[in-house]
Formats: sequence, C-alpha cells, structure tokens
Amino acid sequence: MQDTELALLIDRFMRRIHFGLQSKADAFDTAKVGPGGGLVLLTLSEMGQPSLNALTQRVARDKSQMTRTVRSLEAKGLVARSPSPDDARVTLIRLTEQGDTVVDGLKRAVADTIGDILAPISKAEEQALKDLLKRALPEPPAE
Amino acid sequence: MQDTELALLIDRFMRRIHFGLQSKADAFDTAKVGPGGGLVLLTLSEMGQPSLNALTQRVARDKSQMTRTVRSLEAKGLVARSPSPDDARVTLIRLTEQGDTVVDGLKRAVADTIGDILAPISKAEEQALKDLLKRALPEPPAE
DNA sequence: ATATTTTAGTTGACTTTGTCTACAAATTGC
DNA sequence: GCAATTTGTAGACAAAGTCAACTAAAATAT
Repeated sequence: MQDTELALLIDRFMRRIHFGLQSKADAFDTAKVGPGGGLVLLTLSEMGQPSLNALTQRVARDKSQMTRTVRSLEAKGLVARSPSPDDARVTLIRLTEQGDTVVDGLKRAVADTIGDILAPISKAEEQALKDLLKRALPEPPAE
Repeated sequence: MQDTELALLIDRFMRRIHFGLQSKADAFDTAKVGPGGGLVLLTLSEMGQPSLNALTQRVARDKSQMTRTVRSLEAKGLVARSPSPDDARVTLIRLTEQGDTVVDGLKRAVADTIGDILAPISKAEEQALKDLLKRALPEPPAE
C-alpha cells in the first residue's frame, strides 16, 4: 500500500540512465539515433528478425511510432526491412552490419552507465536485482 | 558488460507502470493531472514544502518544465506557492488540502498498479527489490 | 465461395514532455 | 560596491506519446 516509493525509484533509475547516456552521447551515438532509436536497436539485437508488430509489443510503444522510428533507422542504413515470405502483411526487420556496429558501441555505453549507477551495490546484488526484475517482468511474446 | 538487459528491464517496468495507471486513470485522475502532474504531487507528499528548485532536482526534470507543471497544478488548486521568508528568489511549494485528497487516490492507484506488476514475486522479494534500488539510487539532496 | 471480421502496417493530427537559450531579480563572495 | 552565481520564468523548438482513419492481406464464419 506504500509502494508509490517503488514507482518513484523506477522513475529515478530511468532518468539516471537517460542522463548518463546523454552525457556520453557525443562519443558513441555518432549515427544520431537518439534514445528512441537506441532502444529499438538494442531490442533488435535481442530479437533477431522480428516483425514490426512483435518489435512494437516488445518495447511497448505505439505501432505508428514504431513505423517512424524504424524508417528513420532504415534511412541511416542501420536496419533493413523485408517482406515476410509467409504473410504478405508483415515486414521483418533486422540489423544491418552497420547496425551491428552501432549496437556494439551502444551496448558498451549502456553497460558503462549502468555500472556507474549501480556502483553502490555489489555485483552479487546487481545480479539479484536483475533476477528479480526478470521474474517480475517476463518478456512479451517473441511473436 | 552485458547489462543492457537491465536497462531494458527498467524501461519495461516504467511502461508497465504507465499503462497500468493509464487504464485506471478515469477512476482516480479526476483532476486530470496526468503523469507529469502525478509525479510532482507524489514527490511533494514526500518532501513537504520544498523550493521549486529542490523539487526540480528531486524529480530530475528541467526547471522550466517544472515551472509549468506547478503552475498548472496551482490553477487546479492542488498546490500552493508562497515566497520563502529567507530568500526572495525562492518559491516554496506545498500541497493544498485538495491536493492531499488527490494524492491519496493517486497513491492507492500506484500501489495497486505496482501490486499487479509484482504479482509474480513474493512480498519479501518485493522488499528486497526496493531495498536494492534505494541503496543504488540515494535520493537527491532535500535542499 | 463469398462476405465479414481481424490483423499488420502506414499516415496525419494533435498533445505532452524534454531541452536549450535567454532573461530579470535576488543573493553571494570577494 | 561589483562580478558571478542562483532562482524562477518565458519562448521556441525537438522528440515521444496518443488517437483515429485507412489500405491491404489474412483469417473466419456462414
């Protein structure tokens, strides 16, 4: 009943990640993908070649927003779109080689940032934190 | 080095909170304060009567944004602004009685939402999660 | 088989937040 | 006193979120 606190903590965590990444953005976000694009790229690297719809559900954003974000990443050559052979309605999306490179830098920057934020707790605790979150927030269906 | 995963989890948690509250918004957000206003109200209920600047730092938002949010809450009669007796530059902000009422509903809605999200883990684990986050994310200076 | 309904993706319009710059008034530190 | 800093405000714009309408393809229902 008193867990507004937890919500505020999550918000704070989110903001810390945001500012941490922003401060390093000049160094790693050379492709200017921004937070929105970065989220999509990282998610793609976890999912492989999802449909736009599956991707949308995984990141819990609006599908129209996702259309635009993916188009912008495509224009930068970081992702490629291809029609599904099974269903003419769906578009499959995957990282290009260039996209992979950007993801590498992105992952390093995120890991650095998280590392900074979690400095006050031990590695074991960090793992415990991650495990708890994974159990509480199972990932949306891959398809 | 592989902790992009944690960042994605936090984002997902954030989104789940957001959608959970949004789905209940008609029932509790009768004052139409929205997510931004709600965050400020909850924070005020933790802080008492902070300056606008202290409030801004606590929620890690831009001060110009905070000016606007507070003005909008003031127009709705939920917060009151008063000049600091010690420093003519600062404005102190506090909840009105009406604001307190709104905060009560808000807290209940947030607690409900968090409860739903954390259903897969036990109460003890929930507490452990909160403790870890509190240690990793100490609150910004109250003043 | 054909009609109806559902799903995937796109587009447009609009709102909310975020961000950056500039500014006035008050305070602090020499 | 006077420069530098701090507090809050205002303006302008960019990034995201949200909602509704629409096309095309697929699923379903009769």
